[in-house]
Amino acid sequence: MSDNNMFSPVENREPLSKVIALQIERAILTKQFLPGSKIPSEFELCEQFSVSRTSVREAIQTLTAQGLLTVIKGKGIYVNDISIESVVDPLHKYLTLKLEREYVLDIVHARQIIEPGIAYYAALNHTDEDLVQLRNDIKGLEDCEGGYSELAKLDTSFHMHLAKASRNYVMPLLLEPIHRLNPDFKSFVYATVGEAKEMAVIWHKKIIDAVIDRDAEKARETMQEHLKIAEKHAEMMLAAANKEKL
Amino acid sequence: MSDNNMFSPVENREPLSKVIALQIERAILTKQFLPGSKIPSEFELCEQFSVSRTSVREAIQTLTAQGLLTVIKGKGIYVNDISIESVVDPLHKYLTLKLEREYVLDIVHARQIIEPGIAYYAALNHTDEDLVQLRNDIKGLEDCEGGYSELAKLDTSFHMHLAKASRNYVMPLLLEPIHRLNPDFKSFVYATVGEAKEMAVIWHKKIIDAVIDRDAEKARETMQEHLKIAEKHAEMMLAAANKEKL
DNA sequence: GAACATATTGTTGTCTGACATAAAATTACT
DNA sequence: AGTAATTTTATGTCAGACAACAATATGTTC
Repeated sequence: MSDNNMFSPVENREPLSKVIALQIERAILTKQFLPGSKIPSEFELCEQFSVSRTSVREAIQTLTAQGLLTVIKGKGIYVNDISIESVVDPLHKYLTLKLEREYVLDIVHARQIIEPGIAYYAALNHTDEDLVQLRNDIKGLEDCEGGYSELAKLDTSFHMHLAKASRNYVMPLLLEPIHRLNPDFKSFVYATVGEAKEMAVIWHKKIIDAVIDRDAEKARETMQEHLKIAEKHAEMMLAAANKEKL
Repeated sequence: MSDNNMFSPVENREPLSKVIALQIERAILTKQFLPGSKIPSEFELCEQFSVSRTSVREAIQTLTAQGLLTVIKGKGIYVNDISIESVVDPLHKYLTLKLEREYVLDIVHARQIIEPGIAYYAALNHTDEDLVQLRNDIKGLEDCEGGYSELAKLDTSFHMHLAKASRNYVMPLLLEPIHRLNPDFKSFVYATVGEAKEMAVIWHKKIIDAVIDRDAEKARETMQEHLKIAEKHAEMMLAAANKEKL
């Protein structure tokens, strides 16, 4: 590849829009543009970068897709306070695209691997505020008069709050896509398994008791048993669904 | 909201580019467009959607930013085989922006939550083939003459294979972003902590022994201890890195 | 002077047409 | 047949225009 030319070939220039997107991203990541604030309008950016509006707009489009910006028609372009959506969404997309066959049981099994550990550390690291939220979730589940999807949502909420209580900043990001992978699946469980709600309340209470006692081992074991039952419920649901098909 | 108008007001229309992007995304997620394949050119998409090239291009831009498409000038638009990068990138961005401090320790803590569970189920569900791979990884680490990054890679390989051995199809997908998040971090550990390699070999062996015995509890506990040490090493590495800065 | 309706301005969304540039396909020439 | 030149196809960028929305300024009425 080495040659004796005096001049090296002009580097394969990146598209302008990419270059611009990168510069704006830098400005955001280095906090020259603060979350919530408005950044210069498209026209001003055109002038600053000396490019056409097309290129600026495509750059903005890119950053919007990455969750860094929000564009409001007629108002302007604003820097987002980066949300967990920007992480959860890609992971969710990744999982749906990567998982081929029926994955209902895989999800339960994944939870069996992850969530006992979460319960363990939630018992050790939780705050009073966490307890308030967890108690709220249980009470909501207990009092819930709504439909099955409502029940499913409250159930999920408990597990997500527990992940938050573990005081690990990465776990909620991993757990949410997993719970989000089945918007309907849990509802079906509640619909087909009569005892599901009562069991959920009972076990969630057992878990929170262990957490309150800061008994990490017990919290883990309880969660493990809880998810063993969840697995059984999932199997019952699948069996019922199959029977219905025939 | 009910009114007696004959016509309901035109719904607050989403930007065309968003609508188009969503439709193409659907087509990809439902595998009407397969990874690696070429999708219709901008002009053809214009016709199919009956919109201008501008709108199509902005939609493409969005999907490219999300990692679903790759555009090659003069050739066309191709569907990506969605890569782990599209997950790691947002995760990395989120953590750097959200957590003020180093997130190295958060990663280790997340592993402490996840990986003991993986070891537990790997002990129960592994096959002979898994054992071959795991032994290979350990041997590779032991014999490794290469640099620190080589060591780090072999170390990671062991943990990924263990996740695979758990026979859960979701776990490797979740674990990979975490391990991928620090291509350099582990290398630094090996570089700054002298005993790191020997310790890794010793503990990996302990873990695989428990796995071979199908002693799930022991496998979990061993992994827990292993990651406690990993945490210590990470702290040492951070301390060394800070000292160097001063 | 205050309240409301109207006009103006600034901003993003979309369209059209044009040319530049890269890659692939075709044609022409040896 | 093999290679070089040309044409075609496709993306990248530009410019100008108008529509749609939001905020501001202006004017009118009481």
